[in-house]
Amino acid sequence: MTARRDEILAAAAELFARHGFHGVGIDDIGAAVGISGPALYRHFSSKDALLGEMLTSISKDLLEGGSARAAAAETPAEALRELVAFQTDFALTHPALITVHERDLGNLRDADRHEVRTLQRRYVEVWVQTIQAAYAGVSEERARACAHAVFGLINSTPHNRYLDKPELTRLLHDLALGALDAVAVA
Amino acid sequence: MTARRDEILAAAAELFARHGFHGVGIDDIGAAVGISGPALYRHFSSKDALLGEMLTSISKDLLEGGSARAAAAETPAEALRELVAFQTDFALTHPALITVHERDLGNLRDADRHEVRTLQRRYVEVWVQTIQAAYAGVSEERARACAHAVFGLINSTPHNRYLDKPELTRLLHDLALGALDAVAVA
DNA sequence: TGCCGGTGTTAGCGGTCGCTAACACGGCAG
DNA sequence: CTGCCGTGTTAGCGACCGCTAACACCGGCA
Repeated sequence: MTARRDEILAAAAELFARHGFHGVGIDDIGAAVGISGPALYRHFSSKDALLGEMLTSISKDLLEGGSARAAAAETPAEALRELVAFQTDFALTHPALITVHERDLGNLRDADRHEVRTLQRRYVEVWVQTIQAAYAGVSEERARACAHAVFGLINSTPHNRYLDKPELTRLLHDLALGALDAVAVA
Repeated sequence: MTARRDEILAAAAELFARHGFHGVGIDDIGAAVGISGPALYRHFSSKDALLGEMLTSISKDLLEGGSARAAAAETPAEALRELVAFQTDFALTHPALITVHERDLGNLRDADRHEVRTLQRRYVEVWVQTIQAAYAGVSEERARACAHAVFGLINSTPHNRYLDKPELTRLLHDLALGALDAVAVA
């Protein structure tokens, strides 16, 4: 049953986001889905493998979704708006995954970390190329730094619970595009 | 000797930033400063106390520094630029502390966490009031959301190692102020 | 000189953690 | 009906971790 796996992954993401990978025990994860401790090993080969699957799957989703949205746009400016909208929507929909994604990357096994890093790099590359296409004359390094800064801005969502979802979506959208516009001018 | 304490705090910050609080052992921290394991207890009463001191001290530094810089400015717009510059400089100077600050807050003892949260709230309040003074008509909730988003933008520094320090400082400055300007217009 | 406080060492305790072993039980196929 | 596979249980092992105990060394001071 794949539903159980997904349920476990979701529960584990919440716990990892709150206490960190090493701060959560096998028994905690089991209890969160109503089973107890070692039953998890019927679905995942190890705790490390669970984290690995969580992070590779979210990295794939980001890369695929971002690539698709950017490719479907008709102008570079529109592509950039689409990327911002996509990242914002993703961060608002999966705040726990976003948190774990940037926090516990260092706790992955070497093979998993390498794969996640590669996927991340490719996702950033989509942003870099879109930024350079939208704003002529921006160096690759600058575009990359801008991309990381905008990720930070949008991924602040988990700490941002003062506005409701549509308002926050709109606000992050405006902030992100405003930041990028300001740099293009300079 | 207080120099040893500071040395330990700095080494522990680097380790916590890389592996998370629970991913670092007492022996690891000791080894990083050339002593071994339990000698730490000559300087700190517990591992929890070490983290507590680390996070309360950084929270105090942020609050005091930010308040001073904002108060010394002559106009709200200048105060906001000062806050952005201060946060940028802090994040670039102490990337490990920034990382631990937002990642391991949940691993503090209740009393420490309460104190850190209070200091953080007051620091955010400085930003909120400055934003509202600089841009008339922005609601408190919106200003707070903007502040958190700008923190995320600036604190992306640890993932941002493609530009040298002065360039990155300038870039983050422009991005942050551009983001805020865009929201004021809307 | 002799003591003493500050700082370091190693040995080891109690608890926790990831994981395995051994077993139980229900649903479905032959 | 029987046997098996998927999924759950509890008991417990071995390793690790935070921390304490007991002891050692050194520098300054009566």
